Amino acid sequence: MMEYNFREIEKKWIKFWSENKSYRTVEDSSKKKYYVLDMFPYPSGAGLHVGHPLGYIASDVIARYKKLSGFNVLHPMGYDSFGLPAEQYAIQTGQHPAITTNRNIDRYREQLDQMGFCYDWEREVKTSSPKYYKWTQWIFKQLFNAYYDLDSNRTKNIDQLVDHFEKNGSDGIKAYGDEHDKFTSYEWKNFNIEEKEQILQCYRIAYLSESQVNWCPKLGTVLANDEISNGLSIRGGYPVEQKVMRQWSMRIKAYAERLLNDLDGLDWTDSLKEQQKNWIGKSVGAAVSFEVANHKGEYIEVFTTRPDTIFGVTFLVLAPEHELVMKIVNDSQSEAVKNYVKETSSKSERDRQSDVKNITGEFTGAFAIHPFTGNQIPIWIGDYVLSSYGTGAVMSVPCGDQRDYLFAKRFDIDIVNVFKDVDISKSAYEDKTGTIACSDFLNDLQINQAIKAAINAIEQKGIGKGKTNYRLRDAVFSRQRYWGEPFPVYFKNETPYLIDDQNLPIELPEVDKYLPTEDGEPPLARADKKQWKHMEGDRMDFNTMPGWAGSSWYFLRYMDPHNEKEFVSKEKVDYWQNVDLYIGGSEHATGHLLYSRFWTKCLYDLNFIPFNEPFKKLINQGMILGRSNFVYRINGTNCYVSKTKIKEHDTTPIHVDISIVKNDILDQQKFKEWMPEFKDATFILEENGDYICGFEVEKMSKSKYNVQTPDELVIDFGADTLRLYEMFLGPIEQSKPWDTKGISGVHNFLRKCWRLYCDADGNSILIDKESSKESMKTLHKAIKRIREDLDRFSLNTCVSTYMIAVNEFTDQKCRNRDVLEQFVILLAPYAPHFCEELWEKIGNQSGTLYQSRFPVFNQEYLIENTYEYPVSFNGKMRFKVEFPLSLKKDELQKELEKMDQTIKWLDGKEPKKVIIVPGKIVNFVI
RNA sequence: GCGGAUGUGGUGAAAUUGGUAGACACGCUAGACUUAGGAUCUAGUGCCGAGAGGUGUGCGGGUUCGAGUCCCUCCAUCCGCACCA
Repeated sequence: MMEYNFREIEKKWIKFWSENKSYRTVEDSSKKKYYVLDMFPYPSGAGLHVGHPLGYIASDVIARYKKLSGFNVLHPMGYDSFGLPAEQYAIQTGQHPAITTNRNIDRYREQLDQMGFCYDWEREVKTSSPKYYKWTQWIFKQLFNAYYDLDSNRTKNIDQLVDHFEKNGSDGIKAYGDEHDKFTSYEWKNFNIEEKEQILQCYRIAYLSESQVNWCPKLGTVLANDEISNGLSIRGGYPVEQKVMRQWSMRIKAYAERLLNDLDGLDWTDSLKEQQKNWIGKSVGAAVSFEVANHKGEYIEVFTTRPDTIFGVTFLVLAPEHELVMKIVNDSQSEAVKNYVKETSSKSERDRQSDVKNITGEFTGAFAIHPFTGNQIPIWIGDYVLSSYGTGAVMSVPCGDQRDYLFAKRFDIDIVNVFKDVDISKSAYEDKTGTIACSDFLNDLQINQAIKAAINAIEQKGIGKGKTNYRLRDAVFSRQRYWGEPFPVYFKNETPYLIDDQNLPIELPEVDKYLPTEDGEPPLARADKKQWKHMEGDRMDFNTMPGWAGSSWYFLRYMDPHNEKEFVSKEKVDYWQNVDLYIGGSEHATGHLLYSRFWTKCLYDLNFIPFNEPFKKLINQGMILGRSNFVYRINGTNCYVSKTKIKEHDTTPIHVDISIVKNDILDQQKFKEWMPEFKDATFILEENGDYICGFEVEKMSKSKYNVQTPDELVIDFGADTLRLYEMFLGPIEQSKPWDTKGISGVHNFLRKCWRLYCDADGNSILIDKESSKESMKTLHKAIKRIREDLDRFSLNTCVSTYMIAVNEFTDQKCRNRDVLEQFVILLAPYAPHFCEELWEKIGNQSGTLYQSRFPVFNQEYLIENTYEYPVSFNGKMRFKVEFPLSLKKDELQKELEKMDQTIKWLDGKEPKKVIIVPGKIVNFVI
């Protein structure tokens, strides 16, 4: 019997597509473009699991739908191939990370190929390839050579700033940057090159700065927050401390306002925009300086969003790292303060923010002078104040801020209430409505007026000014690692210089080990003159770029991946423009998505690209969770109890590999062979001899033996089934557990669909005869729903629609070519191999399916004359009755009131009201 | 802690603007068929109840003729938090 033979069919079409270069994309100005992009993967050693393709299938369905709708579709794929795991593996084995990376990429490619994606593989990019990172380095150079002009609010070439310095010195500078001493034009001209560079570093978009890192002396490396747990490195368990290091940074803060405002024009989910807004963290308030008593000329600057509560300030708190701490501490407190600072340095920022129950702090012994009352107020340090946010110091208003309130209570500091008729005996009053009291000139003002009045007074007194603050920090842009892009930079007298374009790319040098040097320099410091293909100055830059460097602009390279003269040609970027649909995980909400927006704005300002936002529409696909299986071992034995009987025993659940479990029933023989310790296992079984396993939904991971790879499913059911099934699981943006149980349902659907077209010998059974009304209705109902659902990316409901249509066609015994041929095109985005095969079988030329057009919906086939009204009493549906749709409201009511059913439910009462929505519902209110 | 998301049958879910809750599948129960299959077909399947009927979208309130959908309160789970990518 010739059933639906997916193995042969899929093999045949994958070969056909590859031989005919079916998915090659060329620029074609006669067609409208559509750019669908997946977030490219990091090729890990474990290969793809079933969670990865979820987004890829979704984007592939949309790409194919858009092709069939007449668009010229750009749908590329590549690899974000720099990363820590490959480096870690290299450290352990001594093998070059490029080797493992390429091996992993090959594996990914094999897995991707079997899924039937329509990627144009000629456009593949790999961030770790020198041909690619040459241009990452080139972009870095543009950012090094750029500054942010506050007059025009855009990125400009640094030469324009240099021009200004030559003409006017530092006078009248309108550029975003760090503070530096004033200088005249004459002085500028006499600065030597290093002095000039020091000034320019205050303005460059890519600049060197001192920033704090998690330093692990024992490992000799900097660690990411997630490599640390409780102040110890996860690898090895060594202590980690905070250390200041000279690092490359990106002046993303200059773009904060634009990054915030431009969110409005993007078709992203509100939650994603909300996350970015939060990350940017705009707050409006004032900067105020407090003089330190008995330390002439020392001021503590704080930022506050509530200047209206300035009379409620009863103490100041500095971050323990604040530069003034050791200057102002008095002798008797010195020891305690030093200890506290040391204690803090072992805590991560997250720990400091999370731990609100443990209020800690230390008095410095110093006092500040309140600028309005002249009172002396104590200066404390506390780890809830972070040096990286604002000025690293806060004015504490215990009556108006809960953290300050708790701090004051804990250390017995005065609390002054500045709110009229508000009780603060239990907690602070954080509302922004109310009236101010006990505050001299602010008395009786509403809070929002008081904020303005306070800022006014602060400015008049010359102790501060109104200010907008952003939580967003400049982004650290270097890593003390090996497996990343080298900087196109060399140093002379520790001053950075760019390397000429003609010498790019600066390739990663060979090193003997992928570890830091003995004196704590990054791995690249191990390379000598011979190992660097190009070397200048005293030394090359030993840092490498972070993971987000390559991923911040890769969507541009796909447009012109082989261009050796430019990162992308003007012509191509003008045609493809920005990404129309971007699909990827929500974990990138604030990292990758913010950084690419930032780089896009820079490149736009510098006239390299014609748009200032990279991704017009964005969908976050949810995570697919694993479904783990368990066996239950009776404690102290090697005997395992089936799930329904665990209550009778004292047991421990043990993860068991899901590959030896089918529908929660354990393969007992395979279990015994699985690991030596189970060789002599005994079982307590169900009456029918089955061993039933327990299950739990968890993240997919090797250690839980719950990883499901697409490979085995493709072998068992085929790629088309897997594609349909992953979409069928639920809404794309929701996370959901993986469960193979349901897969036979969609597989059966394809088989059932196949039987509509072919007889047992695999020959077409379609006939050219006018279709029945019912079949046309089924088809057009499906066209309407599929189009609507695809347009709103409701990809799961499409699958149900296909199933309903096939069920109805089967019931109708439909054999008509005109209906079923349309249906093949309708299904093609989801099941490409299957549909190409049927397309050919029913008499079309091989591989021409994608030259046809997506079916068009015709309302005529769906017109109905009658409607089955649900009739409700007090909102509860009681019965249904069919009426012509032409029936007017009052006629309908009259007809209904005559009916026995109505009389029964009215129960002799007169309805108070009858609601009739024609074509929808009837409701009697009794 | 801050921020975001999600809670509907035994399971995955559907219900696009407030209008028949549970479409479509999985699983399960019973039956038919027989080249004994991961096949196909038929009927049933939210819960309680023999039935009439009652009840039901995480909990508790509210708005409405009518709430899974809107508003308020609470609870639970998951994700992110700046060197994982």
